[in-house]
Amino acid sequence: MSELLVQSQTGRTLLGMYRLLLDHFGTQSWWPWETTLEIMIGAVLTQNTNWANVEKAIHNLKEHGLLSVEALNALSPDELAKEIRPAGYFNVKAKRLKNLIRFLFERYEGSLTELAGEETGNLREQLLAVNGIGPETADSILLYSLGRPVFVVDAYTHRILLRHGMADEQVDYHALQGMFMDNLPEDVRLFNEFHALIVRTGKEYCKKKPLCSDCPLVHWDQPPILPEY
DNA sequence: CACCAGGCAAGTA
DNA sequence: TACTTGCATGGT
Repeated sequence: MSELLVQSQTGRTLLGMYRLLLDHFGTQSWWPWETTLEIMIGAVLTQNTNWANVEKAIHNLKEHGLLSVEALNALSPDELAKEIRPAGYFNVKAKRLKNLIRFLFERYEGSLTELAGEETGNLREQLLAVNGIGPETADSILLYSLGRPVFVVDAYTHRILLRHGMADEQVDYHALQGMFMDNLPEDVRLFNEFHALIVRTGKEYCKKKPLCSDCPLVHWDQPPILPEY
């Protein structure tokens, strides 16, 4: 792979960042779910929520045999809310999941195979039109559930680039996503692993209050740029 | 006890 | 358009 520059002035590259993270943490292999549907559900449940809580909610659905589009379609929002309680925001998320399932039936006859036949750009727009599915959830579904080469941006992505002076406070989702997608090879496995590594370092090092210490990215900047370092 | 977690939409001015 | 607020459980 060639060295792809993001900011030629400093020589920092996103692949350089990826290598530092990979060397530090090793591969994350972030496909913890078994089915396409499970990943889609997980993408909604994990909105602003710790993953451990999402696993409990998914476990409940599995235990009660509700992890199918037919079962979820038949379930009332209140019944669904009881199942996903541990994931937090359960009333809102129950509605959002029902919206997603309804979309699946209205547009694709409830078939994930039919859904998977749709072109990525069209699919992204359709997902975004579902109430409760924003850019990150849509992209998580596209990348992790449907294996499309779409880079997922999250709060950590923004925070890390902010700390390194590579983005400002106001930059929007699309612009951040473009930084990665315009400067990296279009590779599902890379996008998957890179995003997972960003979340990992965000959790362990790039927190809100305590400033990063011994962050794997300390040497990413040629000279450290911000006073935080 | 306080703070946070792999957001999003609706409400307000 | 640009902020602010509600949503809620469970771990540290």
